[in-house]
Amino acid sequence: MKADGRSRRETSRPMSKPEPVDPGPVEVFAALGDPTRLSLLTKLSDGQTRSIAALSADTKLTRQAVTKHLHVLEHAGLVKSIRVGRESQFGYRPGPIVEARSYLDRVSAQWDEALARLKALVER
Amino acid sequence: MKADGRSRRETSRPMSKPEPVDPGPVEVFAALGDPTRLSLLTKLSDGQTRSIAALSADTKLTRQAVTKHLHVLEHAGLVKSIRVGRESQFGYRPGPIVEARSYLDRVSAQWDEALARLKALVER
DNA sequence: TTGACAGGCAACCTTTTGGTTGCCTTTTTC
DNA sequence: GAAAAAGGCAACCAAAAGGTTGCCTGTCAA
Repeated sequence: MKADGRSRRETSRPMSKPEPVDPGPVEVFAALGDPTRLSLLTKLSDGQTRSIAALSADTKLTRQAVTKHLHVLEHAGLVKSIRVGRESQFGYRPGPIVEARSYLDRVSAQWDEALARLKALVER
Repeated sequence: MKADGRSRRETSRPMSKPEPVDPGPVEVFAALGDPTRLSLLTKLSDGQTRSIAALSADTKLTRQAVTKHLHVLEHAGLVKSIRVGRESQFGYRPGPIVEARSYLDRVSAQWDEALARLKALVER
């Protein structure tokens, strides 16, 4: 049932921006788990904003295929798009990557602790 | 082009274990991009090794479903299994997570550099 | 030695995913 | 104002993913 995620909390804030609120790590990892999308993202992470046509240029895929991938990335909050004139410019959004990284950090940390405990136990 | 990553090195070792050689970040991210698998992995990252039955216990899924997920994780190098007696024990393998993290680090780094350059340019 | 427990294997099913083609709308540009 | 460039939308398709059931093989314990 997915738990609204915007119901409680933020009671004080003046109801300002909707702010896509990047989804959990699972969706982010899923979005990264495709070669096309990963390369699109790393390309965009250079800070430059690009049109769909530009991004489709160097893949063998159709423009529509690329479009779909971009939407997946956008849904995961990894990328944002704004329509400017006749083209929509896609740009990198750092948030989810940072979160994903810290998620992995926590996993690693748990592992390291476990190792440390084991070591301590053995050396005792 | 990806650079084998296991070609040189180990020339001296007597052709011992194939050593799964964890696959690229894409496969790792794909493996993490599923709620069941992510929770299996975080569970295992406490360093304890668990049987399939034990891991299936607290999910609503079938044992076989869990088995499949474990194999996906194993293929991605995130987990290893050894058969002990009548049960196979699954354990965490830290390598790929570390790699994945450093991949995200590089993406973040590229983004940060881009930002810095932009800032420098503007403030000039 | 006979259950019961743990797991492998395979067939099968449904939904999702990744991709395509075709066509229509909106901006540019000449 | 008409052609071209950029995209959106929708239908459609094949393959992969996620899951289930059924059955067979080892292994442990009584």
